[in-house]
Amino acid sequence: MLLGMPESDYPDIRGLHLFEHMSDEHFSALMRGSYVQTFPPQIDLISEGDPSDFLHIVLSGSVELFSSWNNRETTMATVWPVSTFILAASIKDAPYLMSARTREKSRIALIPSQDVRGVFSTDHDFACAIVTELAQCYRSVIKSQKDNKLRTSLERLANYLLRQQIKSNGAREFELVLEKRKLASFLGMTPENLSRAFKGLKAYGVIVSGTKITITDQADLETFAKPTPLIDDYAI
Amino acid sequence: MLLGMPESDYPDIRGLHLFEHMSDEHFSALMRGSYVQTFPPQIDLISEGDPSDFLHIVLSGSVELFSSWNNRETTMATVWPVSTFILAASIKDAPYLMSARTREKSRIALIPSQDVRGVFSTDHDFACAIVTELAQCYRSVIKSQKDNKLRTSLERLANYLLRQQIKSNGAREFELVLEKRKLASFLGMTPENLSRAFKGLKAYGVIVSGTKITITDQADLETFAKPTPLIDDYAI
DNA sequence: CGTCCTTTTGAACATTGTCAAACACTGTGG
DNA sequence: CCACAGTGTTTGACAATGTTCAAAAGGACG
Repeated sequence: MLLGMPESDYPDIRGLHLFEHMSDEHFSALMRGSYVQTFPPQIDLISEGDPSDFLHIVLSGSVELFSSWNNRETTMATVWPVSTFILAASIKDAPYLMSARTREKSRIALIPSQDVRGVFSTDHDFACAIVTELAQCYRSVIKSQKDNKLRTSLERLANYLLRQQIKSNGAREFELVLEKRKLASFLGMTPENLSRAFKGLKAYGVIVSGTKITITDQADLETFAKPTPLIDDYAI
Repeated sequence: MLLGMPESDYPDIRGLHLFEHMSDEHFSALMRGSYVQTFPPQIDLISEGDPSDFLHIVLSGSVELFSSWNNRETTMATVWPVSTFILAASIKDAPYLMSARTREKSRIALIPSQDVRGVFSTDHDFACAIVTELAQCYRSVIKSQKDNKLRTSLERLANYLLRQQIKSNGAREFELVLEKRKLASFLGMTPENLSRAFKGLKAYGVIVSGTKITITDQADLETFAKPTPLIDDYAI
């Protein structure tokens, strides 16, 4: 563990909306107390309930956010480069509500939460950026909540596939980025149920072969899935 | 509709964390463009998808936030005085993700979103307050998400009752504040299922009579419900 | 080619949702 | 004051959905 962020990582982090408009001085101050570490796959980075010592940034690899209760576990989200996670806990100086583990070998930047709060309280641009980021996060969870409460598992899967397809530039054929067992958990079902849901979507022109998805009848799937920007758009 | 907020409403609004620390000047500027209106019960205040013209504040009465998709509807939250709602949409200048209707006769303050964004971009204290508020909102939804994904409907109801009990000063006996059909929707089940869930909690010392709940065996219910601050605490 | 892990399949089971009807509560108007 | 309509809640029977458990099939990797 080397204190002080390597300058080579600055551009990636600086490019995030969160840090884009803050002064060089404040940015450097944040970076000074930070460090970067490479973790192997399946390493627990944080545990829910722990005090939020660091704001985390995924520089490479990917991270699973999950939660547990009463011996059950559920996947809440997956974080891809370059983005932060557990911003809300860092800001509020409150315990993490989710745990995080690496999905693969990953480079993670760690910025002391105290420094984040310090700069936040003096740098107006940074505060504004945090507002935008948090508002975005909030709206994402609300959409996810609507997805879960208003749709059946088959409908959730259908819409998930359509969203993934868009991320894959709308190609007829694309790869699942999540392990199926994790995807099941993310969508709020069991792996067995997911497997059957994939079968159920065959009727709407979805072909599954390993991690490869082919949508043979776009219109048919969309008619069934009924995607809406108010649940499925990442942008707004 | 009278433009300009009546001064008699200032203290209530000023007392919110959101507006507590901002300058008098900025607060007055916000209030100048705002107005207060009293609505009858069951009036739609906003519809999801609409542009977010106003930040809303419930001064009296109460408001239901709900969402719809494909002819289904679900209750997302209930807002009590004095609090704001749809802050994230106002800030991001993005469409509402939820609809809102009065549950009863309610006094609502409306602050033009544009003014909120204007003051937000110049008043650092206000920006900080918004960050705190949004972080709080975000964490609440995450908790709700965990509640939904990690617990069965019986467990959700049990924990909901324990939370309500705390809000009622921990009394053995307290009143439900929501109509049962809305409570069912909020907890992600049908009214019929809720009715049976109440019966199911009789085994853990819960007696239901109309809207009156009596918890006869606190320890037993808690052993079953297993509440945790990471899901059930409003504070953190 | 085995071994380990994930995924799939099948069957039994549990939970939840749907529909219809009965019941309870509230407020209205005779 | 009572009958009555209207709404919300409860109950019962049933259907649909989702879970569990066990076992087979498929893939990845040494």
